[in-house]
Amino acid sequence: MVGIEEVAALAGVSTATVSRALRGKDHVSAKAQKKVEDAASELGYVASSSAATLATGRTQNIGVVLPYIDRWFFSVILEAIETELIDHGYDLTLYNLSGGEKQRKKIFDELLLRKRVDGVLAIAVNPTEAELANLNRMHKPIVGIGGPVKGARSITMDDVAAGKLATEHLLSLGHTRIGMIGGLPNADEEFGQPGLRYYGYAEAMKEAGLTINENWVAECDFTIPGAYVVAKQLFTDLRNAPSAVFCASDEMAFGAIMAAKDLGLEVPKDLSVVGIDDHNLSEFYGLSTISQKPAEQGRAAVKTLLDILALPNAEDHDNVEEKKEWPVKLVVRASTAKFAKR
Amino acid sequence: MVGIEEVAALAGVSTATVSRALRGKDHVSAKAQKKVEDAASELGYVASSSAATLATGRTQNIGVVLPYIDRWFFSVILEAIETELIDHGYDLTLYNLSGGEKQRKKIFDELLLRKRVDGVLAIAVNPTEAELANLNRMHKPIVGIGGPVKGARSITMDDVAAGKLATEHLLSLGHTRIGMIGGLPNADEEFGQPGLRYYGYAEAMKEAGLTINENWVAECDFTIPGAYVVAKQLFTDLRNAPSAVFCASDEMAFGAIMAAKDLGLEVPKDLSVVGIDDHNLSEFYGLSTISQKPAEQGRAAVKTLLDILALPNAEDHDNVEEKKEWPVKLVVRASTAKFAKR
DNA sequence: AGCCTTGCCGCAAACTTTTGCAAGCTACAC
DNA sequence: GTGTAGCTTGCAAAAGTTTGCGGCAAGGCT
Repeated sequence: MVGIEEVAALAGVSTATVSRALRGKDHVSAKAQKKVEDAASELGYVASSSAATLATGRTQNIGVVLPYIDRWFFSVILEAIETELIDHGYDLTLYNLSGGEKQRKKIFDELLLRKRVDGVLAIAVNPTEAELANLNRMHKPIVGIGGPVKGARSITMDDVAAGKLATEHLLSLGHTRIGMIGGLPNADEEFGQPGLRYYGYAEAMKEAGLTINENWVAECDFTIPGAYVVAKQLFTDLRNAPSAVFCASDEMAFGAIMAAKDLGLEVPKDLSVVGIDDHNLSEFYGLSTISQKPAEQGRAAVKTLLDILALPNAEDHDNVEEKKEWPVKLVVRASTAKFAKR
Repeated sequence: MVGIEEVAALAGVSTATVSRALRGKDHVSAKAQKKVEDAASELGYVASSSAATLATGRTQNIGVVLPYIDRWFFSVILEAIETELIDHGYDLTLYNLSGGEKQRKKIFDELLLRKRVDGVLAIAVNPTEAELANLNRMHKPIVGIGGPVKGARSITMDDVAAGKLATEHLLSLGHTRIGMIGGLPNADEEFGQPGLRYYGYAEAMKEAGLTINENWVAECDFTIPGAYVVAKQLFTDLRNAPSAVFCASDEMAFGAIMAAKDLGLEVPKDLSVVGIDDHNLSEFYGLSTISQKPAEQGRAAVKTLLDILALPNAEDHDNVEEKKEWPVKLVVRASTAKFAKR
């Protein structure tokens, strides 16, 4: 196995010069530079990252923690983060929390601390105080996305505002009989936060002077089939059905649209539907929605984390609470229309 | 930062004993074991994986290379692999090939070789001979999934057989006017292989003594919207439309079903649809399909790779071609029915 | 009692790179 | 010609763990 010494020998310089030349950090004469590069490529030399880590204390590697991979929001964000990190010369080590409490403990107490990562990106994961204290002790910064992280920096959209914006869109179209699917106060625990989108919905309704009909609010698991079932129930009794429905995610909105179709209802003539996400299929479904651009959120989070890591002294890496609100935007498509009496 | 020496000092033993005690590999007296464990937990000690790697030459880390994350097959397989690896004490470093040739070169020529991974899992990625030679030189085994890898071990379903099985299902129901969407010989280059599923379709048709109507075969990009557009065209002229269609992926089948519905066709009365994958929404859509269980494939690949790594001498890690065929199974649901004259 | 076996433990080398410090060299100015 | 500034380079220490080898103690056997 070829090491830095072989390269140095072949190039006729010291290992110190090889190290400097290959990383282009320090000044090396053009002649030495070339000799080293030639020798390295001739031998097919690649530096050992573990030795480099040992010497520098930096891994050039970021740990990403998330609860699911097989869901739109998560896979989109993960893909964006990966590309951004590679561009900046970092690797990405993946930690999936789907394995339950035991696995979570192992990840936070051992893996993330094993000096294998320089920092952590937490997607829709809320570390406990103890977990955060551990990270702080090791001066490992953490940045959250997809939900605020208590006691650390995070980039996340304002879920209440998003819910409110979606509902206000329906209100502005003249709807008053507005239902909601998903995101009840304790329905989206998966995000480690209460049903913030529901609060936005409730707030908008209240400000419009409307009361919420409990029968038009349905808990749901954020999946298409789940929403389909719930929606079908909601629309079966047509006279008592809402004229518009706000779904806490686009996938649930797809389910609702399919349910409506199967019941013979036309969207948006008979029913307006609005979601949250701007899923990549939303355009296809013609869904009006609140766009949250997870890929951009992911890239912004990477940038934030890398900026922290670029600070000279480790103490500055310590986690401080700082919440960056991600802007949300209403995207109007074909699934919402003015209220018309049936 | 607390290292192994501090632990040794507090426990009153040598660093060698600490190392042995904490990894439970060698025999350590019960008394020493306890002293070390107590000291370690009191100091909150976690070993530096880079130092361990340097000393042992093993990283306890696997590199996973894939072209997409945001697609059903890939995200499901990735999630399964991650969980399986963690269970076996391995970390997972992710390399996404979406960044083009330049990034691919960087990944194969540098990152995978930087002694940061013990082995590689390639999902629907076919390394070039040079890339493979590099890995061999470093004695890094690679196992492929989702498409055979030339010159290395791989676990993959037989795409030709799957296409044939799906088509034969339609034939057995009495259909003769059978179309196909997606997977033409050069359509799924993304998988680094020609349109094997098409060949299966063609083979089944030929064996049944039927000729393929070119107008009923449509290229498609494996997405729902793509298939929707293509399918709508296919079914518009009802008299000349096929009575059944084989889609090379379930997502395309979903698109085809939606298109049919929007044209007023009933599935399966007016049109039978069969896919490949057994996507997690297939049950919801009632889609008949060929099941390929990517999660299980992923776990099997991990097992294969770890078995190789467990071999004592590095030469045995070298890549040898060995293709394990993954069994496929027909799952009949509600989207296919006996042919009935319109 | 002496010897041998067995089990446990410590010493120190090894793994490979980075980097502070000091020395060497070149070129230029006086 | 000599001094100096400034760039380039090499030496050697340092990073933190694992592990082969040898030593040592305890206990069993003759």
